[in-house]
Amino acid sequence: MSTAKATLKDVAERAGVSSATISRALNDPDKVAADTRAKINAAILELGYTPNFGARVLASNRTGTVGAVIPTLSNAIFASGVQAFQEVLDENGITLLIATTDFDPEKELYQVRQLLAHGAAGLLLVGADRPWTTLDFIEKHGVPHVLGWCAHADSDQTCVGFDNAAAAYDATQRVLMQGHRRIAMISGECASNDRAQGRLDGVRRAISDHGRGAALLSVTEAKYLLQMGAEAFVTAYSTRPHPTAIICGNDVLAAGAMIQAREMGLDIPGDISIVGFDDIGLSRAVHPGLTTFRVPLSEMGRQAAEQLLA
Amino acid sequence: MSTAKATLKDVAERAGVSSATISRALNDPDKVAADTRAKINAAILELGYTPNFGARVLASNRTGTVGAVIPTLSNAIFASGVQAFQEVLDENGITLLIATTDFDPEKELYQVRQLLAHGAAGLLLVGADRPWTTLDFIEKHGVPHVLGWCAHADSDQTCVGFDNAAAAYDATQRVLMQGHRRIAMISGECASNDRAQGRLDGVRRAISDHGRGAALLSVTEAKYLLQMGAEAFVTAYSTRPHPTAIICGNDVLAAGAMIQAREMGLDIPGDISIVGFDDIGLSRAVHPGLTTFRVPLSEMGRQAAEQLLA
DNA sequence: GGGGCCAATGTAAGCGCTTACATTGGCCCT
DNA sequence: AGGGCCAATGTAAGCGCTTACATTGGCCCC
Repeated sequence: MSTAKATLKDVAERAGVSSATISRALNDPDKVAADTRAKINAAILELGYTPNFGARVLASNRTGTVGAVIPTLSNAIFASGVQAFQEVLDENGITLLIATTDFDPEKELYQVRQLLAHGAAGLLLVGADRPWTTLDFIEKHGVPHVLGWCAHADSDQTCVGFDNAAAAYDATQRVLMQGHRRIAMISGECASNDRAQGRLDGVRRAISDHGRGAALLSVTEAKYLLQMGAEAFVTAYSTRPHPTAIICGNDVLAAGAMIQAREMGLDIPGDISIVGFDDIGLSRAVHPGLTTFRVPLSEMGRQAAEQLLA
Repeated sequence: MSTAKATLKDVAERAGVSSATISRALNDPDKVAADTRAKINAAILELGYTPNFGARVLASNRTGTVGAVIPTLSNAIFASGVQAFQEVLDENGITLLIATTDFDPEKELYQVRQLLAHGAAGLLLVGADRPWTTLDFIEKHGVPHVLGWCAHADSDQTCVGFDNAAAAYDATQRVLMQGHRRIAMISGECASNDRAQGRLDGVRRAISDHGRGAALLSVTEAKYLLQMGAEAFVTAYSTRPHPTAIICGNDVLAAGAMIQAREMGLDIPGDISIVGFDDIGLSRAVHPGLTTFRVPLSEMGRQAAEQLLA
């Protein structure tokens, strides 16, 4: 191990060519004769040379990174999407920067700044619901971006994902078709979360479209935590007469609700049906009473990356 | 929006000071008089100036990024740890680069290269089991690294996590104490996965230490997929006499096994007990027959980041 | 055989920032 | 009043790479 890190110039001397040729051999091998390339590779190996990232970025104005700003990785609905996203980027030699917001719009702007300051050449954001300042900032930087986990037709922005409202509408129709009329919903927090809002809207609309005595008895908002799902269940179930079905805005709330239902000695789905969204892909393992709606996350991450690469 | 991006020099002219002062105002505000700072901030705002990442890295030789190379984000055991890791980095103004390996050691080396080439000033890796070439490469670069999701005392490397073998040992003891004697294990794939190997070892040791007729009837390795867990269950259960308890190396396998057990009309835990590790934190939602052992992931991610910052 | 062409390589000018070192001028002390 | 000191700012030398442009020389063709 030499004292100082080897530079392009060192390699150039060692290989007996100019630094430009080395650079070309690295970035566009076809432009260099095969035997020169061999000499260069040998020299690189002997010197343990690694190109200097900063210099490369400065000179070429390309970082080869894109960023993703998501609420949290602890939630599989985001983690799985990001995973697929990363895979596609990787296939294209691009590296992923990640930052999380914990659902805070202000923090999102902060993280967007961070990532752009770190040279992200593109951005993946979650949902379409954010202060205009954030998008303004991104556009001022001329950085392409795609919005994942959502589907908006009414905007010129690139969205990938699915329509939460439509999915919830369908889910609710199925519940109604099973004969349920007294329905309650445990929703994720809708403020700054257009996915949760969309699902709630879908449920509402399906029930009012159906008519015939169908009623949404209550809507309880809860944070994305098992414990909160359990607490929300108590509230949601407490109306008289009881609901016969409880639709949960996401998997975690559904799981929490189920735990609580059992704790209260209720039979699922005898006394109460619990419906969730299969955000995390493990719902099949949960008590079979749970009806869920699967969500195409990898597909989405994949598409997001492809959009961004274009 | 001007045609070309503003540079330090532009800001300097606008504010009527030298570029060095601007740089100082940005990186070390205390070194600049308050009123100059005000002028500078105004100029920056008017020009919409953002420092050039490459130039900054080149000149200062600091990127402000660290990297994490993990098998996959789709698995909550990794995603949650990375989440905590990212949070701590973020508090310290550091940005996270992520790359995934899909459990392939060669791909890990490739990703390590990628991240170092992208200026990662530190690395988080998973487990202690890898070709020496990878570590050699990292050390040659003088980049600090920590190994997460493991606990090795027999090495000079920084490890954070917990002792899988010990946890599995304890878990198995509990199973034995419940009276089970005929035990089977569904393990994750042990090749290049010291976590799975550790858990298997722990189970083995606990059973042989116990004696008194306790036996490990079979060990079935399976990929980290629900479906594989289900298939493995068929094999694991097929011995005569049947096992009374099946210990699963992770949550997903346990969930798959449970699905299959129900499919086969078996009662849990009447006919068969299924034991898992609570990698993903949702196990409580699964049928209460599942015994699990919780794993401190955030704690681990947190520690990993703190180690790396030091 | 000479001119033209093209592939391979060299030359050198930046890219925009950080920072060691130099300079300035105000203030305090004797 | 002169000297010394220090905070605030300026000067300018790189950091290591990419790339437009210049140069070279071999080969082919008429």
